[in-house]
Amino acid sequence: MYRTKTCGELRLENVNEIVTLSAWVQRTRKMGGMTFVDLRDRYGVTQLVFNNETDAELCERANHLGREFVLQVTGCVAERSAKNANLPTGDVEIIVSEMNILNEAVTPPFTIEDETDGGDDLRMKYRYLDLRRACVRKNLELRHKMAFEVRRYLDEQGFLEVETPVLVNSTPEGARDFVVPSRMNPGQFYALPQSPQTLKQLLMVSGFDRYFQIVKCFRDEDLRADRQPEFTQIDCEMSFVEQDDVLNIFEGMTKHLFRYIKNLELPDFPRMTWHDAMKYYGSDKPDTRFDMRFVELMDVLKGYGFAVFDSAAYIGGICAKGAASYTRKQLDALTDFVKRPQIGAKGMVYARVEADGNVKSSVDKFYSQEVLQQLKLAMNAEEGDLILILSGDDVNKTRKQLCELRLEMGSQLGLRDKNKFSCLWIVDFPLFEWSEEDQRFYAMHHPFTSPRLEDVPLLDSNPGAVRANAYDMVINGVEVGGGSIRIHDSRLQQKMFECLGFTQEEAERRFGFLMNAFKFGAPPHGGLAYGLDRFVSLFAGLDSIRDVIAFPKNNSGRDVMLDAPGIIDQSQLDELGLKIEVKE
RNA sequence: GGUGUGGUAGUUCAGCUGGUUAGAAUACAUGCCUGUCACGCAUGGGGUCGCGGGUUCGAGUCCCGUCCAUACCGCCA
Repeated sequence: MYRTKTCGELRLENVNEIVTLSAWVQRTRKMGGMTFVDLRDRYGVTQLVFNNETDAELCERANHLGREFVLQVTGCVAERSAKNANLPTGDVEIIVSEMNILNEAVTPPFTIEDETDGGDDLRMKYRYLDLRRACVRKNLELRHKMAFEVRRYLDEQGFLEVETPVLVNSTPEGARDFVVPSRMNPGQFYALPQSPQTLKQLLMVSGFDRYFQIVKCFRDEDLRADRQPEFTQIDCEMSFVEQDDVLNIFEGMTKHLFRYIKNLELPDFPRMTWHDAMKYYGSDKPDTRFDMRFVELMDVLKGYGFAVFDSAAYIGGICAKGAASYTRKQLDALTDFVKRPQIGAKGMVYARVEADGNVKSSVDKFYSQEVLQQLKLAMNAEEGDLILILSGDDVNKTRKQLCELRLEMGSQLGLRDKNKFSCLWIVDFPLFEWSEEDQRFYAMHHPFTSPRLEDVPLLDSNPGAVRANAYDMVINGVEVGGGSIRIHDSRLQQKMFECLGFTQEEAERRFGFLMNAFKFGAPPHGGLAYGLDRFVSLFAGLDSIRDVIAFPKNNSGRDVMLDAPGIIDQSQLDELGLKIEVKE
């Protein structure tokens, strides 16, 4: 038997037991006649002791153990004379009587410690070593627990987990597909699913009623810290439901996770319309851990001769509580922040509310104290507050810039505590989004999203104003999930495709299978999908989803450990009937 | 596709306005040390300064190109 105990479980009550452990050498400490070895597995660390006086030969062997050697040791559990309160097993140690080196190890390229000396690149190349570190392992343990609780909750609610295929068809619109050539059908390609969207809708037609799946999805787009080419969704669909039914079930699931994983009882989630989210936060995923809502200032500040504001299509401000003490240097830095090309504001106007109630602004020469007092009133600002104002000729753009500024101020003022959670639903998304580039409408969510019934007449007259039965769950400014009530009527679906500029033939070719299925008695249905990776990283308090994925890809979509993607043999290409032509 | 930041010892980094033999910490090896747990002390090995070109008497340092990494913008229904 390789082991009778793990490295995390021995305590004072085990003293005098003879145990066998098998695990890795974390570190050795030679004290001359005595040697200590920290033995590590995924359960913890246990100290081994070797004494030169008791067994000189064994102690000598222990002196030559390297980091990450795999050992099997047998010995007696003893109470330590010098205990270590930082370790759960710190009261005991093992006086080793037998040691078997199961495997030697070369020195790892970085130290296997929570505070490792390795950079990200190196850690990813040797991810299997990185995963030995407790702080990384913890993230995967959390992920397991969350996925487990999701399954438990959904099972309790009568959901059935059904697997859908990974080799499917390419879909127009949406993200780029990853494609897979078919050997048996030369010249043809499968695509990996961006989501099992249409398949889960077909399961509703089949009468499965409540479906879920924890499933890999694939999108061939450029990556970010919170975006991987393959990622995991908690994908759900329900029949005979209205929007409120879906929101209630999944608000319940989120509360369940917070209750059983974080031991937190959450209040009911507020619901905010997309329109309000854009108006007050400049984002469809507002971070509501702090307020600092936008206040529109067109009426207050326009028409006093300050050309920038007088010509603006939008003037908006935020009020940073207690930040009037910001120095000129800090304000200049903020101005530089919003002027960075990624944000692209032309400048920033600020106003401090001083201790005597007077307002001192960077544009005092244009505005009387009387007007500035109106500004203070409009912003609901008090003594000691700082008002920051942006303007521009494009309402949406300026709001987006103000959103970045708001988040930055939230961070600077310590209002974005990772241990605090603020959840809400964003509802009433627009059905369509206009693309200037292509001069056409695109589905904001996806083409199967149902318009709100009262807005259906607008489909012809004013598509941009049609609201969708679509919703997102947002936590701390992260979109963790989203979904919609779907169209279940093949004629309405046909209409939708028309609005999106599909010809009848195109719609038939791409989605004929779905519209055909709808003719056979499709139930009203809807659902949503969560991004599991984002959800876990949110719970772990991490900004990057890479840390909660066992083997993630890097910024350019490479797996640096496997060195994938790679080239394939000519024989494989021949079999597939493919010829590679490298573009200049 | 674009912008910013970075690339120097196994690793993390310092290296100023260009100037002798490129440093520190850590890791590694050896020795000393009987209660350490980030042990301590001593000694030692370890470098094509990402790559290519240019400026210069002289380049880790300046310029151009390129590759890689990373954050963001575009993109991601």
